[in-house]
Amino acid sequence: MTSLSSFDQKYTPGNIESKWQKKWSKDLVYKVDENSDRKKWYELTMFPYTSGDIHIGHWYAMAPSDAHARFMNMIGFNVLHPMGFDAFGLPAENAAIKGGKHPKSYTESNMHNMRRQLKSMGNMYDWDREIVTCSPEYYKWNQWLFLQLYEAGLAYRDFAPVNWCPSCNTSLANEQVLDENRCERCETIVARKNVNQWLFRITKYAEELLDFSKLQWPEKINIMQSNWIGRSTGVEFNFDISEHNLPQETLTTFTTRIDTVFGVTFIVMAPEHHLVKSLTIQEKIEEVERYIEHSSNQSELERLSTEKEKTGVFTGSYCINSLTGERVPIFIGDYVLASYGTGVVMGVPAHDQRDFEFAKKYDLNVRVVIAPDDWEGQDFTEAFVENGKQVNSGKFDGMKNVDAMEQIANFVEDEGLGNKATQYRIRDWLISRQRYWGTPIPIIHCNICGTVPVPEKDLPVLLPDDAEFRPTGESPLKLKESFVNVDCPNCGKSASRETDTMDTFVDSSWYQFRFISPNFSDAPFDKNLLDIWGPVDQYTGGAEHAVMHLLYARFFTKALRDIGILNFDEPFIRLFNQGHIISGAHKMSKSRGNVVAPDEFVEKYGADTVRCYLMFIGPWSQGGEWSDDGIKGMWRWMNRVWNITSRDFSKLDNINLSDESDMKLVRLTNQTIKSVYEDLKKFKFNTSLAILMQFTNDLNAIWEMKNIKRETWVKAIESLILMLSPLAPHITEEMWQKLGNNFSIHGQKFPSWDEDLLKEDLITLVIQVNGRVRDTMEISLETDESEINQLVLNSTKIKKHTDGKKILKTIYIKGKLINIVVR
RNA sequence: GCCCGGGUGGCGGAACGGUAGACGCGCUGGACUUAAAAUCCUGUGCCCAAUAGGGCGUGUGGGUUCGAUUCCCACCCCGGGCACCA
Repeated sequence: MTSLSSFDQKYTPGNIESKWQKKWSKDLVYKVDENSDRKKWYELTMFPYTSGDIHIGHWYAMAPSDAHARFMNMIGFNVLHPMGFDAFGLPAENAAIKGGKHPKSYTESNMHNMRRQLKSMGNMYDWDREIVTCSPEYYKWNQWLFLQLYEAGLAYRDFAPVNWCPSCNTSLANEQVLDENRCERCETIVARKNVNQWLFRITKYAEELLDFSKLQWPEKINIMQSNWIGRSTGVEFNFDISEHNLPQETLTTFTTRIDTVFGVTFIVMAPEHHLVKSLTIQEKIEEVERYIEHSSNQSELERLSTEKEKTGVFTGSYCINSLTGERVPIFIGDYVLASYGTGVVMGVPAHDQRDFEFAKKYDLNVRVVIAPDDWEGQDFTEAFVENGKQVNSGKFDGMKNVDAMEQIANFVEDEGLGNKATQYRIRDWLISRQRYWGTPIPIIHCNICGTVPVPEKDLPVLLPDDAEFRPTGESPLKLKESFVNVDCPNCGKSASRETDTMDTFVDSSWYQFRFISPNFSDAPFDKNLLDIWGPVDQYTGGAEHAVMHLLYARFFTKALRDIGILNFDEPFIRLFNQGHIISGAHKMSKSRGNVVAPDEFVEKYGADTVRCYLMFIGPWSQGGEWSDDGIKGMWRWMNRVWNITSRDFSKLDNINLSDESDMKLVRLTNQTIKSVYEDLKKFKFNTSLAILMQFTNDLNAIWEMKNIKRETWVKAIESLILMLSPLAPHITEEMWQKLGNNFSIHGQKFPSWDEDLLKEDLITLVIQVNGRVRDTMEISLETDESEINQLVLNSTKIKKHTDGKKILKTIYIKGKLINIVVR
């Protein structure tokens, strides 16, 4: 314990922070030890897109997760907490088209700046592990993994109508189309377009993706994913169309309400259904074709109008409901989607609101088959969709519809009229992008051999550097003959290369595994190391990725497991979603002019203050509002911590020692350590900091008394610094050294506490009369209840409220409170 | 419309069913200073009161309980997600 008068100087974060950052880097303080015998902890933050700037939102995502990772390290885990860049994607290419800057150099200079900014945060990243998704070393494995999926039948090509963003000039996956059919990137309204597309068969995993039992994720995300996958169980029921002499004798519908099958009065097919033409009678052809034309030409805006009328056209044909023997008219209508279920629905107007509206418009029969409790045979004014009793349903009459549901389904199966079935809303993941700045899909199209995978030895298929970027939005790869023209690896004849590139979400579906062996050149990851580190123990990031990145990464993990290249089921065991940082009650945006630039504040107050302020604003999960005034409070506290640590501790020697005060400080230190430990573990940074602030306030008061042992004081101060070190790594490193300890504080253990030293010998007993606080009293925990009763009833403050009243009962909660009920 | 969150001082926010408002911002007053800034000390939910004290208070209305910000029911408002999915 050295004398500290020598560092009684001002806190200058600028010097301190750059000094320690250099030292940490030089001494490899954050180098991950792969041979440690400590338990592993892989904590990952969603890596940033190379937009060019680390803004306050990035800080808000990364500073707290770094603090948590550091904390896990301090409590004994061997921590992997890497960082890299999501470096492919459209903005770089758009910059190329606009400004003539190549996407590669654009991205590289952005990364250069972002790396500098990230380093200024002082995070525990091991930069030797950095991964950059646009580097050939990375995307080679994207291509390799694509080929594995292709071989396993999980990647396929299809010609189908897809979401097309006219502004981005590319197709999009369903997940990437937002509310009101807007593009996830640019919010332009997407169109439908028929294109040849590559897809990943995520639907094969629909059922398994609904199983969240191995995950500790926020319920909200699980619900969002469940909704997106959209499982519904029901029956595929066949209507007889044998009278039309077509190759198939039945028309299959999907319904979740087989209990209403006796109420079918019409059938509606999607306009795109392949049987529409053959089922349309001569006289109706013109009208039907006009309708098909109309619905395909409808603008997206029209289709979106909320109260859109249900429309359709009669095909002139009928089918037979084999359960009733009835002939039922077949319509086409655009409220039926070709892509869901069988593309055909049975119309039950009495029990489905859409069918009801359709029936009213086209004057179709409404037959009640589920009766409401008080129903007396009157007509419905809207569909009745609740539960009731079966009527007009043959031998099922009188049953509760929920019971009849199962029985009719069984009956249908027994009679060979259909089968129970499960449908999912989720579609296969469309990964083709008609753009340059992404991973080339490693496929060659040969006129003779067809679709030929690029042989593994030829990977990576490199993006040509000298592509031409035209403002027309055409893919530069299409125009690049030296890229397109290639010999077929199979027959050697001239063939053409696939020019689509992959969705950048492919890159981020497995990057978490690449971090485990970022420079491994034999495979996407070193399996031995993956066995040690995988999967990610704690993932943190925004909830906006619920049905995109997070779902894709789960799919990838399961697919790679089945292919046999990894052996667990989920990529991210625990997930924490941080909230958003806002400014002036609004989301930050350049157009609003309310963007907070972290660099500015780092320069003014230092990274430690910015980190801690962000963590102090409120619960991390809820986000919070940035305040230029608020951060001043954190700056003041940081200085108070500096000052209290910088004092000359020898002033505590040879003075009037009070054992009681000393014991109080011991207790306070122990209590503080326990509380901070528990809060940090749970990401409750705001309350951790509040407790530490309270601790420094108390320490300041204690210092004034100077009646404690020097060693007790030093223990308290060192505990303070250690507890603060994951949150504010620089100032605490400086303090640690100034206190005479060895480099580095970031190799130290989190201070421990002794349960026996937590207990207060006196507690404040709250005294209530009729549930209202009237007095308090310092008592020993050992005082027995009858004695307390005496004390309480003798209190003058209490007497005021009990005199002349009858005491009905007293409730005593040990060590806390006593409540006297009077009347 | 359906499914999640969330409504607490002037503000950000704390509170295992047990003293509501910890901690911080802002503001009062004071110290230091020629002065300002910075820093330190003091007070700070609202109303009445000089103080003591009393009353009222966690979106609204009910309920359970000795006791409710916390649990239950109904409703209102805000944020997010989904929305012709048969």
